Amino acid sequence: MLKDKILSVATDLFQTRGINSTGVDTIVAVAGTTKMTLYKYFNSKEELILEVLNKGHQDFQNWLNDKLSSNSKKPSEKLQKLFDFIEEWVTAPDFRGMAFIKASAEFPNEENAIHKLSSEQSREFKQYIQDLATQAGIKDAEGISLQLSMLFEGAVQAEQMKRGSGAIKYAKKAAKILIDGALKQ
Amino acid sequence: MLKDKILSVATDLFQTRGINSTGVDTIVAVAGTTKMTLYKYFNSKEELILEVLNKGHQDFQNWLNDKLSSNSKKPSEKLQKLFDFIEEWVTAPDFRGMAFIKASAEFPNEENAIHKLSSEQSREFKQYIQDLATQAGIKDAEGISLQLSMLFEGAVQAEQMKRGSGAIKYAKKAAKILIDGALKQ
DNA sequence: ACAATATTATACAGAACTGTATACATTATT
DNA sequence: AATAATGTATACAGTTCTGTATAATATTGT
Repeated sequence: MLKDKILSVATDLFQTRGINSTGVDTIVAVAGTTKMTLYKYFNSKEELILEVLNKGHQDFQNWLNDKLSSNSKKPSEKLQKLFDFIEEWVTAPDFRGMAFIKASAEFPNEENAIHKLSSEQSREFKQYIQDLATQAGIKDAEGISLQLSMLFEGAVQAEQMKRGSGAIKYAKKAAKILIDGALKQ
Repeated sequence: MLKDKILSVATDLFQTRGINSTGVDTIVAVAGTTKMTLYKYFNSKEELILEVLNKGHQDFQNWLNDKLSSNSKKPSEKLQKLFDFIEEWVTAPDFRGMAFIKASAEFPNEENAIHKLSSEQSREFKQYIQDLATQAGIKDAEGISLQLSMLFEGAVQAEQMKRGSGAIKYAKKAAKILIDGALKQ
């Protein structure tokens, strides 16, 4: 089934060259197929972009969730270890950035379907952290989740701008300070 | 002189529609001029993009610097008030995002001239914070500057994704906690 | 073996994009 | 008034882009 191949090639090309700068001709050439096949699985380039975003988000959420639940039991521990795994993810050699962050920049109009999905994924990630914080007994769970997701998106942004910036190490320290403070209140 | 008009129109269109999605035909139409004039002042679209980025960065740095130096004298005070002014800037009705953040997403290749400039501007902003931190007597000035710039870029990202998210209020609180901690060490 | 499904090959329509050529008009300066 | 600088109007070359039409070929399940 070439659909998966197309999805993974598009994911890679969008990240390394940008979405608008990547034509469907390039995608099918790299995937070793033709446009006819691509348009059999996806009605339009926009639909392909949306599926790429959806798959990327699911993969990331699943990966993170597995990591957290297999390494910690207590919710407060999960929260503490969150940025350890984010560091692992960001510093992996095949890290190419966070899809929804780049997509929202390329499609800044809030009415655009791609922007809407990006925004929704960002919200879902924040909600995931907020649930962890709530389970950990933090009063202002929304506050800490906003802070941690800003720190996360800032760290990803830093890494996208300059690979190996080392910023993530300090994001981890900041997260620890903020979480410790929130737990004490 | 239409050069300034073209620059300001391009700045606005790049932010609201994206850089790659904005053609030079649209720019000159909105600016009320013709392509001949645009290409008299800029040798290529890329050169126009680079000038838009440079002007945007200068304007922001000047604005912030004026705000800080006219409202505080002590370096530690400047650092404390940094996010107050960032909040003012981000919540202004005509805020359209941070140019270099979006540009680096649209041009992800680290060899690309636009990406390089974006990366350089991000570095300069971090350095600006680092100088404030050094003057305030903070030992790990680089650490706190990295943390604050990640927080800044994350907050801008949040506001770009969803206007009026309110995230910046919590970024401010986080900044205060991190700065207070760094000053005590 | 047969039928349904998946894939290829190729050509092309129609639009949008960057950049240029050419000729003319307006404005400012000396 | 003469000269230079600035801007307009329009057409177009050349490329790239999305999406489709058409016809042939593999692959798979029953």
